[in-house]
Amino acid sequence: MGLSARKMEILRAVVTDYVKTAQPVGSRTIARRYKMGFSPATIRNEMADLEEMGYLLQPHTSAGRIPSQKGYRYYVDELMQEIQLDDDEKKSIHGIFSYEKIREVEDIIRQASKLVSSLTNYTSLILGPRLKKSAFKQLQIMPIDRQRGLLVLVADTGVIKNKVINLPQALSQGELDRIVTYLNRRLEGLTIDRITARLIRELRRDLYYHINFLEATFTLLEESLAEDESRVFLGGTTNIFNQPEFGNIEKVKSLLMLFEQHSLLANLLSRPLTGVDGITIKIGRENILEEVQECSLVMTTYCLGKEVVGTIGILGPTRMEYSRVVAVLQQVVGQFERL
Amino acid sequence: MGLSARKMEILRAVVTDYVKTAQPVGSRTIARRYKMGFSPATIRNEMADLEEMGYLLQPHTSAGRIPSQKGYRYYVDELMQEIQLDDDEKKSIHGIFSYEKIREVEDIIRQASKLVSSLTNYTSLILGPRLKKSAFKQLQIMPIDRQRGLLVLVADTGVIKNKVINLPQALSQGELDRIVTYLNRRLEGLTIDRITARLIRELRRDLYYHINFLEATFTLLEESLAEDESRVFLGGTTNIFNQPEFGNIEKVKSLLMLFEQHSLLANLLSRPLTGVDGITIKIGRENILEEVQECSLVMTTYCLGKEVVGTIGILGPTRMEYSRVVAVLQQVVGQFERL
DNA sequence: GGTTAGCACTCTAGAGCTTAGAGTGCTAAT
DNA sequence: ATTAGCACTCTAAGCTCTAGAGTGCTAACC
Repeated sequence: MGLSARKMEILRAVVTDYVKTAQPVGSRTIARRYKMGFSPATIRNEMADLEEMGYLLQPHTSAGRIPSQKGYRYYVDELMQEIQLDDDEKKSIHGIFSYEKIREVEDIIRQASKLVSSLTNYTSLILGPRLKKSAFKQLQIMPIDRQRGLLVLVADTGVIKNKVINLPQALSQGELDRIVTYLNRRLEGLTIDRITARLIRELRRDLYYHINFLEATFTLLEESLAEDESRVFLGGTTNIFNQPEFGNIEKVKSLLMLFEQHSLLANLLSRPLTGVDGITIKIGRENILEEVQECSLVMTTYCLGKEVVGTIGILGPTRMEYSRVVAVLQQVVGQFERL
Repeated sequence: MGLSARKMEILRAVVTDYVKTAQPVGSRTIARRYKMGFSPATIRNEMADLEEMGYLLQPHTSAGRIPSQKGYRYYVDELMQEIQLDDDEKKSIHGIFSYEKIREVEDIIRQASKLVSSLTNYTSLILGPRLKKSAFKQLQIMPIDRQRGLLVLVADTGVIKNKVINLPQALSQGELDRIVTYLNRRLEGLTIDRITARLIRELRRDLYYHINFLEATFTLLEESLAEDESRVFLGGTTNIFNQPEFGNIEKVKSLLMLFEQHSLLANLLSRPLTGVDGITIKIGRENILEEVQECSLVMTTYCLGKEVVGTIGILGPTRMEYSRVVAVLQQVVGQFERL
């Protein structure tokens, strides 16, 4: 779309100013504040053109302009300038990945979601880390008391998952050990999402004596994997309150209620991702969920080892500081890769 | 406080009606809706008395009356009638305690918090289950890989807590086993909050060779116990949106932000409890936290085994269905006791 | 003496009106 | 092509007005 250089500059100015002030931007403001060497009248003409082309909107006749969804899209694709985070911000991100503190991947993610939301003032959504995508490393069952054991699953990505399961009364420690050894041998190196079908088949053949116990265990494992799929970490859910466009209580309500439906959020985040630098930006109605059609979602995948195990996203109003959000995401994802 | 029977009836009617409608109640409404055999004029006189005595308030001259904090207090202490939950509701509560589903206490609590909030339409806050109050049963360390192990702590109340810890490279499996065995022997039967000081002393003496590793482990344990203290499960946090008194976005905001500060909530719930049937009701400004001074908190402790391990509370507007909330709480706590 | 009908009075919520101010689009001059 | 000037438009905010709900008081009633 061949926008003239001047139109591009004006569009950029409108977006920049509107993002900052949340007020419709008038020709006067642009002329004064962005010193582009033209009179307001000239800018008015250009803005009228931009409106006709669909990049700008006028809330009402005598108001200034605001970017349309198409306008934001153009801005994000063509006009946005890369920005650098300042050193403190970078440091705070690096801090949560520092070696001494690392125990569990989940802890990092929990912290990352907090940090990202506080750095951006939007809401962070992190999906994963998903076991399914990683390879099986080992499985252990630790007896807790007569009826229960703790099933621990370790993936090669370092993700650890554990769950209490019921053990059959009759099972001796020796038998348990044999089963565990057997399972470990059989499952080694498989990606977790392959295990389901395969395990059951093999179990039937080789371990039919303990089959009830194992199937129960397995059902549990499946459940816990399914849960795993929609595991979403949220940060800064109350940040929307700071956005003037969410002064309306109904809007806030619908968003906050959405935040409780993790399966919907997981779905939102698990859409296939394609985009420059691996970053996907969904603006307004580009999102399918009605609740976020006045929002934008900036997201990207993150890796543990070489495997993509999840998505990290930032949700804010369409009037969002896209460049800053992108910078934060890149910084965080970069750190994940270094793990 | 000698309120005449008639005044009591009228006060009860005002509370009942106001709880239902959220509108100030007029003399006319009471006469008509609660058929008490007096004319509005009589009721007006009584209401004027009740206002003077501090049980009722008038938002403005030509409005009806609403209960004052003192009015609610009197209602709760003297006028409230016990109600029965219907069978479906009882069943749904019993359901989450049914034997087959039980794996971990935490799961039950998570479910309970959801259920309680959906049954009452208020927000549920559950503190615990706290390890500290229960006795140590066993401890195990399961190696995960060369550097890490999973520390599992089991309490006699059935609460299980686990955490990934770093293991020193030099530690052999045999040594680890010996240490674990030793620890188990020494700690058996102690309540968990006694372990801290004692363990360190004894370790110093007997295990000085591995002391670094153990102290690290122990620090971790302490951290995780501290965390444990302010472990709060929330349910139905968006239910406030349904309350007309929270139409104001600022109020909603401050409450929701409070909900993110678990240590404050823990503090709110861990106040000493005394009250009829073990149920404590804090009305409006009886709560210390400013954010909940337009709210009431109904709470009670729950037990696992014989030990009190936590608190379960329901937070709603002062204009709350107290009798229903009390009934739900009693039902839930009763089930905990049966565990 | 307690109860009640009647009535003047009070107060709020909401509707309708008015106006200042911001910003536009058009025209004509540069 | 750009710009100054100006009439025009529209909103947000303040204002007034009014209907309606509910009161408190007085005087009559049982």
